[in-house]
Amino acid sequence: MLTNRQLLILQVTVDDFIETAQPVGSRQISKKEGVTYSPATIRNDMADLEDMGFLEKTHTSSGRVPSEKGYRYYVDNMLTPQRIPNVELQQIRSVFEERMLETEQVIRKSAKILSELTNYTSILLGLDVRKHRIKRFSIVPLTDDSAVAIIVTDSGHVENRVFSIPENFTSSDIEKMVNMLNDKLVGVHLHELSSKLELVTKTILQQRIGHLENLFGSFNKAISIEHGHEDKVYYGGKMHLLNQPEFNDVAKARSIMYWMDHVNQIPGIFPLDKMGIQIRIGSENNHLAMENCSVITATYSIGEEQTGSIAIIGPTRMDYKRVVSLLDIMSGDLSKELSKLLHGHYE
Amino acid sequence: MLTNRQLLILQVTVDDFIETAQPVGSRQISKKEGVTYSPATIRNDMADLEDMGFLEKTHTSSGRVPSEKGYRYYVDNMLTPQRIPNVELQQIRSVFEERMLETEQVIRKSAKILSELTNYTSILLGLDVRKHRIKRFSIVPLTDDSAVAIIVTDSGHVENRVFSIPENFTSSDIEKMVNMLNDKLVGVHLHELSSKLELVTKTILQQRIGHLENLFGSFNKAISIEHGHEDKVYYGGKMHLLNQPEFNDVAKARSIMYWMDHVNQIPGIFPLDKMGIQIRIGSENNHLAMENCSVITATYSIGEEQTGSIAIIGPTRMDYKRVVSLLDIMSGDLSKELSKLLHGHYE
DNA sequence: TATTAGCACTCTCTCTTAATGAGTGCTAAC
DNA sequence: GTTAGCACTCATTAAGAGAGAGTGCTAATA
Repeated sequence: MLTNRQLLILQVTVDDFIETAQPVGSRQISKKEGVTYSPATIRNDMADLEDMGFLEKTHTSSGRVPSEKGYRYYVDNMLTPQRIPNVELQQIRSVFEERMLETEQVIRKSAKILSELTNYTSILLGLDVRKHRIKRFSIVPLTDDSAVAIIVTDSGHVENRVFSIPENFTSSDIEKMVNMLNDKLVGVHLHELSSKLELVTKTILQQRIGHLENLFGSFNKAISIEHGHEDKVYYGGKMHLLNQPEFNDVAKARSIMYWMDHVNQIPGIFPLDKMGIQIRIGSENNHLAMENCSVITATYSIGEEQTGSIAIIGPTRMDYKRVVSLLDIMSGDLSKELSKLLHGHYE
Repeated sequence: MLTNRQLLILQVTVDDFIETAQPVGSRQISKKEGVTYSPATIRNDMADLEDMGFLEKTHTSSGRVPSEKGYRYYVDNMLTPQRIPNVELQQIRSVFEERMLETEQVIRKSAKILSELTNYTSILLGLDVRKHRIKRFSIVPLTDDSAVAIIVTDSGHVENRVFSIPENFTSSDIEKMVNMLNDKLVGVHLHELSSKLELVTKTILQQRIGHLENLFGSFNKAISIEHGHEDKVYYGGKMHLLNQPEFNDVAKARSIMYWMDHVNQIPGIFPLDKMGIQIRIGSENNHLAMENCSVITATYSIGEEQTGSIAIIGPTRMDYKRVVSLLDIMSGDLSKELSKLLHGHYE
């Protein structure tokens, strides 16, 4: 168990290191406001904190630096939410002020402002399109043997794919198909589309219109290709990370950039199932490149099904207080605004 | 005028520096295959080449490094096209082998393979959507006061925008509008859409259906927003540049990354008007961040109007021979493949 | 008993110095 | 015209010295 003084010293050490990026010495702490102990006393406590694994030394006679365990303790127990100045609240609200009509725009702009306010890198995961419901099908022929299929969802999102038309199909066949699609499949989730489509195809076989089978097959092939289906990822301030002193090494910078570019392919980065704010410190990210990084994620949601995710990536030495507060505000606002956008009212 | 020996020495110097990234000394050159002169002789010629501005020294007693003028001369006069090994040709061709139906896919994959083959960064500028012709309009209502407008072009590209529906318009009004749009505006170029639309709106006023004016206005506002209209840019191997020894400095790396992210907003980077291969060396790029970079661009085209652009960004010390050959092959193949895709046949 | 002052010790950082070696420029010989 | 020889320059590396920041331990103090 930590004494009060040890708690104070741990907190001051972490705060100071977050601010200066330099190892913190006992003398430096003793001069802080609110600290009344002499350097020697502080040294004793710091040695204890080191024994307990909360602090580390970079070398024998250096000041202390928080360990991962130290950050973890700090984050779990000492994170008093920070008041965000009005000017900045204003900035966030301004994202939603001008009336934008498309979710993509809103998300993109949110990513930008978040990275600007934090000076770290922001990653926003768009709403999972697969959970949107189909509103309308439409097919536009392009050449003799190809056409573009268009699927509009209830969120206003538009998916489109070119597919090839087998020989001997006329435009009236295609019209028939579109009608059937709109008849049978409006309202289903995008991710169910492929399986439901097969059901429909089976029904076709049982009816007179069995010759449409090929057409449906080609269509199904086109929409099953995953290429556009993966979740959309929006970045803000990718370069901000390079400003941090811990990434002055090009090799490190490169591996982090690489990690970021593939973040949506790594499972478990965005915990969409857990609501609220999650903090992952250093090695908790389970990736070598992220050793010196922390990731803070928050979720936003519309209704009960649709959830998206916001993340901020910074050095482990990042300003947790501030980032958590900002993410909290942002995710709330985003939920509200998108609900309004998609359902025409606040939920 | 340069003597033959000077030409030889310049060429060997540039080639060697491209390969090793180290200043080239006279002794090193004398040991090269095809060089029969002693280091002293070579030193004399190198001094002359330096006087003429083709070579530079990094310090008094260092070997020589090509100057921008040296690279320029090399590129203009000594660039014998390199034979690309069959294995690599095969790799390029493989992009087009599996039958892909969408231009975006083809371009994306081309960018990837190009960066892999060169180990530099590739940038592909997609076809200018604004030159595509409109094939079909369609409007899908979302909520009471919003709808998504969809425009399909002859290339299979789909543009979509959400727009708000003023009060008191019924779905039959919208149907009327769609019919009129399809009636009057199919076949026009996307970039003419806005101006032609105004003409149509004027005609409306002169007819009974004047009450549709507001609806057209709202629609026009939505499609005039430029946000999706800017040319699409596809990157390949963004991180490759960081592997080059000249960018070991994080500050340099950052400014180049920044430049790349904004490259489509800088006019004149992609000379779409000039066909063929263009090489811009160092300061010829007119940007401080690109001092140490060269950009090689090639154009590809479909028919006579539609042109896109391919670029490779590398250090000034890049392997010009190889890159030029690769770009030449790639741009040709891309033109062929996309023509087939969009017009159903080779041009 | 908890806190603090004092002091020796450790380790990094920076600056200096010296040695090494790659490469040049010049001059004289071939 | 070409080359060998040699003095000279400058980057790079290693080693050493001094300064400074910070620690750990012990003994004194409240």
